[in-house]
Amino acid sequence: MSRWKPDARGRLEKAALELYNHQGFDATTVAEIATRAGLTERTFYRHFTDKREVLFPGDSPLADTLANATATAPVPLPPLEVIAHALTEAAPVLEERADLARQRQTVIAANPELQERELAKLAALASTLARTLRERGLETTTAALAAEIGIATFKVAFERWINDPDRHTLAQHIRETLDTARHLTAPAEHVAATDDVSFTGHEGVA
Amino acid sequence: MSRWKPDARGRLEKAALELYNHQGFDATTVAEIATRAGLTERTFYRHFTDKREVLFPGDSPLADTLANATATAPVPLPPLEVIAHALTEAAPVLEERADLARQRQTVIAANPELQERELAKLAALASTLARTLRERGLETTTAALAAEIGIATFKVAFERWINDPDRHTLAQHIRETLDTARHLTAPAEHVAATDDVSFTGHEGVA
DNA sequence: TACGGTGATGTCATTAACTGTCATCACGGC
DNA sequence: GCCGTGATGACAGTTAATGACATCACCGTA
Repeated sequence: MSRWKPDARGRLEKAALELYNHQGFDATTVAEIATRAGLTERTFYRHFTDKREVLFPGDSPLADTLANATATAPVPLPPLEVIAHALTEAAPVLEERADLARQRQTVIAANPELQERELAKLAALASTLARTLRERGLETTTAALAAEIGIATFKVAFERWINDPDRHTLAQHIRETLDTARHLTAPAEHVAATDDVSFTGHEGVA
Repeated sequence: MSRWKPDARGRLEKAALELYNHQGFDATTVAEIATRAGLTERTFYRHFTDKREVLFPGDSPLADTLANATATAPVPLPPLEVIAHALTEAAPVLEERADLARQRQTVIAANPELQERELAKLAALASTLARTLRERGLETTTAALAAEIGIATFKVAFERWINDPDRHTLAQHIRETLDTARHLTAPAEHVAATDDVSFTGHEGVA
């Protein structure tokens, strides 16, 4: 038999998620996680730089899919539509692991430190997206802005999805949020006509 | 004479910024900061929850200005224009403290933990903005997205400003970045004509 | 078959970020 | 002149994070 039980990293991730869920992030100790995974605290730190990092898979299929879809979108497409394409392709990746996603999100929502880390991850994603857009020929500022708006759209859509009592698809929420984004950034001429009607945006899950 | 030297908090902020600048964030100890400010480590933690928080003033004139300007913008205005109005009003607040801002940004740029905290602060700002927009009558998703887009615009404009060798105004960069945002959805026609030319967005400091 | 290198893990020690608790003592009101 | 209050100091304790060294199954190779 082999010297060590396999998939130490996976065991640590599992143990951490469970403990964070049961006792909260603050109340659980790295040593605890390690012990539950049959390992040592020191070994935990060989797999994750952080007590937080254990919730954020280094191998992120979401990031890969997004980057790929962005790179391969048809070229003569306005930036926001490239983003739309990428987000739409990426949605199923999360749908597959819906309950894991919800569980993670519950833990994260309960702790500011974890929220910070999540924001950092999303920012890194935006950064990657921006680079890809530049490689597609977009000017720096345009690329950065489009990427940020893409991530913003994702954030909003994701949150709607997680809290949606009707359990609509993430893809569905992304479509709708993108639509809102399209109208927000649309040239102002459209609105000049509406004088007494305040702008209320676009509503509802179709 | 009074028992304690005045403005303990201010002294701590100053000492911290100096030390973070000279030796880096990681290499400076809270005890060091406190000593340089003529205080105790324990007292540092009575003024700031964190070693990082000392760089992020609780009393943020930027946040106040943004929220105010958002609340008081003329009502029949499309969301993005409300944001434009708010950002434009807020710009001078930072211009006044340009070198402090640059100094802070240098420190933050050198440390991931500080970048995380900054993202958290911006996210909080977005959250406030969104609430204000909702109070103006915007639907939840529209408000959230508009707020995120506003903050994204600010981030991009701010970064351009900090790194601008020509030292143009922050307000100027905000105007241009907003313009880029307005054109992100550029209808396909714009691009359809250009067949071999990739979409390059909008350029340059006018 | 023996042997040496490798990689994942364990053990131990250390630093410093944070927190709880109690003591101090000028200041201001009464 | 006494008393509560608030900002600070003193001290002890927890634990996150890191560096240094030891262990030892496994694997290729002579």
